[in-house]
Amino acid sequence: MYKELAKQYEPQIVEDRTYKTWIDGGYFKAPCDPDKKTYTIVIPPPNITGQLHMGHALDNTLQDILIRYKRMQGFDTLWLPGTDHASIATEVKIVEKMREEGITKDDLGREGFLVRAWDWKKQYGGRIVEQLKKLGSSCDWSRERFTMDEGCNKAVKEVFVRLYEKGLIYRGNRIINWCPECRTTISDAEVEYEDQAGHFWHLRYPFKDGSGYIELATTRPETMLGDVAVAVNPKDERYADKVGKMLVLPLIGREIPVVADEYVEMDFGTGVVKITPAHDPNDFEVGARHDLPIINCMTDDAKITEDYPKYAGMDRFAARKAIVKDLEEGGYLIKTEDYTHNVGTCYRCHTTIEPRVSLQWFVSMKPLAEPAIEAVRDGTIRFIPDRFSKNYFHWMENIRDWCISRQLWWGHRIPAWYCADCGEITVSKGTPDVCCKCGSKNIEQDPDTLDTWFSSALWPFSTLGWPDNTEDLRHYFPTNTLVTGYDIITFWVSRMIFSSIENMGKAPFDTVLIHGLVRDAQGRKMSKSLGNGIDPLEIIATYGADALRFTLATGNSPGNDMRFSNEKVEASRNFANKLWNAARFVLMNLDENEPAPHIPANLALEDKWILSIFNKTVRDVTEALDRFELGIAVQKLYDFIWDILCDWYIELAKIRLNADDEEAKKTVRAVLVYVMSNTLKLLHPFMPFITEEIWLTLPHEGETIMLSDWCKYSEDLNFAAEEEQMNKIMAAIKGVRNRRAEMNVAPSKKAELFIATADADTFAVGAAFFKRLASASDVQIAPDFAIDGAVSVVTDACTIYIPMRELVDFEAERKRLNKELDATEKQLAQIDAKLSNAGFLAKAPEAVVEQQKQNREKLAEKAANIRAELEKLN
RNA sequence: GCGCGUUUAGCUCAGUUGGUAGAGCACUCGCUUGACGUGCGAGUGGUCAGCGGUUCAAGUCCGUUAACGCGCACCA
Repeated sequence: MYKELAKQYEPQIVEDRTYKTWIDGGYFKAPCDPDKKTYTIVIPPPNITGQLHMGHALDNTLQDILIRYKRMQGFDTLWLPGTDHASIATEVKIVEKMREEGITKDDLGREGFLVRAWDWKKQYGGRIVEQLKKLGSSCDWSRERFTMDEGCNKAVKEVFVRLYEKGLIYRGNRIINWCPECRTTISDAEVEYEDQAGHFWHLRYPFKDGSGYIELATTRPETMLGDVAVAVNPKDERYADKVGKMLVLPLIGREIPVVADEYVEMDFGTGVVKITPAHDPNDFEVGARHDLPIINCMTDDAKITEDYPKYAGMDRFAARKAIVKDLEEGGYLIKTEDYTHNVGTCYRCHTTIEPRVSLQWFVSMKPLAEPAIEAVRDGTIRFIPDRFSKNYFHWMENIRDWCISRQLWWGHRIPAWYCADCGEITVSKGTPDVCCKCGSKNIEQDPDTLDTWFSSALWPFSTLGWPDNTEDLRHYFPTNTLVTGYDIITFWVSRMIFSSIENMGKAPFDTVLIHGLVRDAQGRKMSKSLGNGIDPLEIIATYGADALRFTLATGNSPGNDMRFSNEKVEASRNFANKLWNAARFVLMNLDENEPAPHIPANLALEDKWILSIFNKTVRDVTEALDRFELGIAVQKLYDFIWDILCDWYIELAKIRLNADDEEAKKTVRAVLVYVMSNTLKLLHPFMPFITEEIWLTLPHEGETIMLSDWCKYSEDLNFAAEEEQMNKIMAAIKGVRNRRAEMNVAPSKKAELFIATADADTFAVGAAFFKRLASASDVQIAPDFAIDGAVSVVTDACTIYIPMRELVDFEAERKRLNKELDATEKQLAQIDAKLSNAGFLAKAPEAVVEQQKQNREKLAEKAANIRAELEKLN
């Protein structure tokens, strides 16, 4: 006896249990079978500090859909999971927690801090992994990795040493982006620019010789402490005679020259720029060109240094106020304008970045970027949608060297040792005992760590075992699809591409599937500060993981943002419930020894019809998935399940199920089982839990739907004639329902139907359908009827009379028919215009012309039928 | 400044290589229909942002304008 299902689907009691059976069954584990074609995805590793948010939910839903689809198609499928150590984010969190306990990093020291950090990782690092499981993610957890595990560390050191030896990693004194809050460098990619209201202070710098002054303007007066020159454009005649003269820096008294440099725009401000090489990237370059000194006036937490006693220890913004006040009092301030300018901020803490000159490690990007650009240009790697390749090119073609050293403790420590005796740098994979040049034992490792993204950049191969030549690496690399949001193309995707080409000689993946942001119902970005974030785990608890996944997949087109609302999840939940109840219907009709899914003999018209449509759905869904149009795929399934299967086929199936013909019952049960169980397969990647639950309850072969075979399109199931026949019947049924609804006739009030048609065979087969679906008490079919006082329904295939004398308003009938005739003739005229257009006949594809001709036939039939009917009414 | 995206029903969005505009939600009317009221049936609602072009044919391709949004680069 088949299991009685609850009236409503309850995800809460199904999901955890089902996930456990998948884990216990080892179904997620990639077999590493050398004879099979592989399909590999590496997860964008979430930060260990993170909690699952909607962005993760979307990203991982898309990956799981692809992975489950490919797994069912028979690929040796690996979805490799893991987490990112997220150096800044994690260190900031740990330091915050320490602050609450009144401890500083210095109190603990490096070793002590790292012990704490690893403890923290142990405690919280697994949290997001557990949350991914709630979503149904079919990752191979046996291969789970961490960007700072031993293997990743080995890969990081290997790459660092290789690039250093090739001269592609170097150490240099350059101007970098400094975050005074995080007290570390950050890369160009990590700077976020935002418009800020500020001021434009016009200052006068007097000439040393007393010959007046030069006027300039600045948005950052506090940096004047580090001014070493004033620059004008060499073509600027206004200042031609001033170039080379000396100025006296106000408040400080330092003597600085006027230099000429192309960098200065003549028509901006006064055409004069003060030059502060230590605190501005452009000034740094000007300074280098003119051999100017670099005077740093700030500490690493952006306070004025001891060199300027009056301002020493003041924060840069306090110093700004004080200096402006002093300039004003000294008569150096000409005027102050309001001014909005773009200020660089730290992407983590949004503190204003302080450009700063310091000794850091860099990756030389130009040589690495070139082949990485080429890989996308020649199609080795494809972005979906394609437009993101433009962003990628733009970024890569204008790339500057990548600052990779961070003044943090949580991360991969830079494998470089400095010799206190000879100053040589020893870069080594192992831990060296002596200086590589002089042999001195007096060496010390660089205290800095590497940018988090340095290790993430190696993720597609470090996770497979590189630099060791492992079986996994040989088998699963290169990976196939990378799924991620457009916001980290520059941070991560581009760096994986060049790292992989450089170290593996191959692109890391062939396709980058880009998705957008999940926004709130009003279209705002979900953020902590707005408090408008929706917790995916709460959605899962309320509506189920399948409903969440379905919502995220539905209407999601690559690269576009989407809005999330509870209404949408409710619609998805309702869909799950609809499916559940369709399954209940199938199950309650099954025989005790129901055979496994198969296509029975003696198919009825409606059986062939649904098999034909199902077959097309298989094709459409498969093609959509292959094109990464997951939103379209899921829409096709929704329509098939709700409209075709539930609204029509199940209703039609009831006719035979409620009758006494045992053979017919057997057939319809088999079709139901076949269509239901195969539809579940198509839906499984999107809604894994409910499909498994139902599939296992139905007759099935195999232990899990996860490992069942994906459906294939079959020409044998293409029943075009039956589809056409069903279309005629369905149009007639809809017409009758429509008429009855217009007349407010209750479904319980049955009426006899007289179907006048030249196609008696078709309607004879469908006669029972009208009883079931169009409230017919009986159906008569003949070429023509002369019914007195009936309502009529006209289609292109028939005219149906509903004898409802008491309800008929002949005047209204005439009006309605005339209206319908007008509409039909209008359509007819449109088609005729086309068909009489020589250009159309000559140039349109034959199939299109044929289609139009067929449509014309149908419309003409319908018009004729309406005219005949009007004739009768007169 | 350069580049990109969006603009389709009241709302949120789909719309495959051009071939008679779709869904969900909302709304209106009707329904204890032996799977499901998280449901069933029927319906209202659209000069596909504007203009121009290519084409036999444009929501779809090209150009242009506008509004909104995003990215990159910035003039101190």
